[in-house]
Parts: sequence; C-alpha cells; structure tokens
Amino acid sequence: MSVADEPTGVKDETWLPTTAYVLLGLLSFGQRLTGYELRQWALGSTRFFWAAPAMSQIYRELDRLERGGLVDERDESGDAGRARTTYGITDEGLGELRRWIDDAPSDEPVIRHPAAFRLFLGHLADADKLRTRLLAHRDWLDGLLADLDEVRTGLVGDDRIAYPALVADWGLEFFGAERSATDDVIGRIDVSGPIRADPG
Amino acid sequence: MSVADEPTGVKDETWLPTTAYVLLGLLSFGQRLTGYELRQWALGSTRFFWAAPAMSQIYRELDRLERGGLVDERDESGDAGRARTTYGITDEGLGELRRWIDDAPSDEPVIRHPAAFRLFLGHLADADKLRTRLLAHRDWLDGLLADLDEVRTGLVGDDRIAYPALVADWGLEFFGAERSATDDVIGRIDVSGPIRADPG
DNA sequence: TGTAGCATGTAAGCCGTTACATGATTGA
DNA sequence: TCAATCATGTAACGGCTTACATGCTACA
Repeated sequence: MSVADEPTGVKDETWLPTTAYVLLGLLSFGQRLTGYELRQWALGSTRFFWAAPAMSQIYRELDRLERGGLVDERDESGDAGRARTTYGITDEGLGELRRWIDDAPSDEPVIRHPAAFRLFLGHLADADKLRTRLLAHRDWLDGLLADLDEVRTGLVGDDRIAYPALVADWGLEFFGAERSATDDVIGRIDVSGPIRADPG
Repeated sequence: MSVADEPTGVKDETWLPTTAYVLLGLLSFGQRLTGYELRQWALGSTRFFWAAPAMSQIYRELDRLERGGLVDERDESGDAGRARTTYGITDEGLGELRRWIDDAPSDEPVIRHPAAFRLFLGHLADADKLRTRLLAHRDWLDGLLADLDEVRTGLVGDDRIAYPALVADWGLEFFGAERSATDDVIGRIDVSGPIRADPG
C-alpha cells in the first residue's frame, strides 16, 4: 500500500481503543483486579475524565488484552466458591501502556453535555421544566464534587499517586467552575424570567 | 409486547439519538441548511457542548429525519450546477424537538479527556513528552476560547439568541477554568520536576 | 493549473449500549 | 429469608468512525 518501504524509525502505529489503556492504567498501580472491581475503580477515579464503559465492554476488552498478552488472567475462585477471575498487567502490557502515553496521537477531549444543549434551546423549553433540570444538574455537580473531594483527600502520601492528585485538583477546578457557571445561569434565568423569542 | 394496554397518560417514550436533536436544534433557528452547512454550524456553535459527528453520520441522520417527516428536503442544485440539498425543520420536527427538551430523561454529561488521562499516568510518562503535550493542550484551549469568545461577541441582539449567549458564557467560564487548571499543572510539574514512584 | 473548499454519499467495522441470563455471598 | 451486591458473561443492536469515491467551484 505504501509508496515505498517504510523508512526505519517508523514503528507500528496501531493503537487499541483508549478504554483498553484505561484498564491497563488502572492495573498499572500494581493490584490484581476482577472485571467487576476494575469497573468500581474506574467509577471511583477515572470516570472524572473518562466515562466508564459498561461491564460487558470491560469483559470484552479484558478478553482482547489477555489474548494479546497485555494482561494475565488468574482463576481465584475458592473451591465451590463464587467465580472470580483476576487480571494483572504484564510486562508487555506495561510497555504498551508506556508506548501509548508517550507516542499515541493526542486526541481532543470529547464532550457530550445534554444539560448545556437544552439550555442552548431554552427559547423552545417550558420554563419551569428547564429550571428544574438546571437545579438537578447543579445537585449532580455537587455530588460529583463531593466524591472528587473525597478522592483527593485520600490521595496524599507517596509519589506513586502524585499525578492522580494533580488530576484531582484539575477536576476540582474544572467541575467547580461548571458548578458556579450553572449557578450563574440559574440566577440569570430567575431574575429575567423566561426569555422568549416571540413575545406572548 | 406489553403486559397490558398502556394506561392513558403514558405517551410514546422513545427518543431519537441526541445528535438528531442537535440537527433539529440547529434548524430550529429558521434557516434551511445543507448537510455540509449543518456540520459547519455544529462546528461553530454546538461543538462546545456536543462533539460534532462525522459528515457521513449527519447525512444518515438527515435521511432518517426526512423519512420521519421531521425535516423536509429541497433540491436546490442550480441547473448543471453543483448538487445541493437543503433541509428545513417541519412543524412535526419542532414538536418532537420541544417534546425532547421538556420530557426526555436527563442524561449525564459524558467526558472523554485523553490529556487528563495521560496526566493521571504521569509516573509512567517521559517527562519532556508529557510537558509538551500539556503545552499543546493549553494552546488548544486558547484557540477554543478565542473561537468561543468570537461566537459570544456575535451573540448580542434579539431574544432568539439570548440562550445561546448564556451557553457561551457558561462555556467561557468552564473552558477558562480548564485553561487555568492546565496552567497550574504545568507550573507544578515545572517546579517539582518529574515525579517518580521509583527513585532512580 | 492546481489546490482547497463545497457537497454528497457508500461500505465496513468497531465501540459501546441495553437487555437478558445465571448464580454465589453478605447482611438486614 | 429476602434483597442488595458481587461476579461473569452472551446476544442483539445502534451510533459513529474511517476510508473510499465522486465531482463541482473559487481562487491563487
């Protein structure tokens, strides 16, 4: 396909989906985890910057990772006990993760924000319902910030978690700003009343 | 399929993908647009809160919308000219859009932020490359903020665009905070040097 | 003259979702 | 004892992407 033989130095430039690196990243902290636990951990940490995929997707991704030798599988079901398979990152997995971190193209952040979109179309909305939604969104942000604050509190200590702490601070600023912006919007809607394109 | 006839009051609770409502929302401002223009408009406005889908997806969505009678299609190719099909929102389309705005479930915002994720794994990264990426991300945010500021400037005047102006302000706060958070991170990395879990 | 932008699609494939299915363990 | 949580999957499907294909128009 290429015009000529690839010049030396051009390596394999194929990458796994980012979600795979999120799983590897979680495992890179050293613990062996089950698929279920991986999701709990994702929900407790990476979800602040990477929406956690469904369980079924995690299991499928772990399958692929295992087939590729990037994680290893271990059956830790007690005899007659509950099925339990743990996953750990392999040396190849760690290498691939490092390769991604250093050399994969920088994708832009993707944001899908239904609350902001509804506000954008405020002139078509029922004023009360819009207001209720904005209040609910503010509550949701409060919950998120509380969770993140708790995470941040737990992130003091050794160097291993210095970067996660940095990200937690970043998120606190980021979501804090969204919280206050949402509050501003609620205030501006309240004082001016519903804004209508067509009077009457 | 249902156990019994639906009780009265329970309406059709099926929804189109949100991207369909983004297209309807863009068309709700009154202009007839081509698929291509729709994408340009999405890139210039809604992308700040809803990542614009690929062209091919827009065309497919417009097809479905047209088949459902929510938009109408008009061939505006000049004779022997370039092919050009414009789309306009119908009354049904406006009704369905209003229905979504008022009654569809509030989905949580989805965020996928590779830059934040890389920072999270900073202990595995090459320090120089990570720094370069963060600098590039700051530049990207500067560009985004400049674009958004321009949008905001154009959004003064009639009530029809009062809500979009509100959203632009929200975005300015939001992305401005991310910009300053990114700056903070760069500063903290610079003063402390690369943080390593394993010394040496 | 040639390139960038305008304009419209098709095809293939992957990521991720929801719904469904199963069963063990913990604690109220 | 019953419900919530732990734990693991399969099946079907849909949204969205990339790659490919085509051709016109404006402009440097």
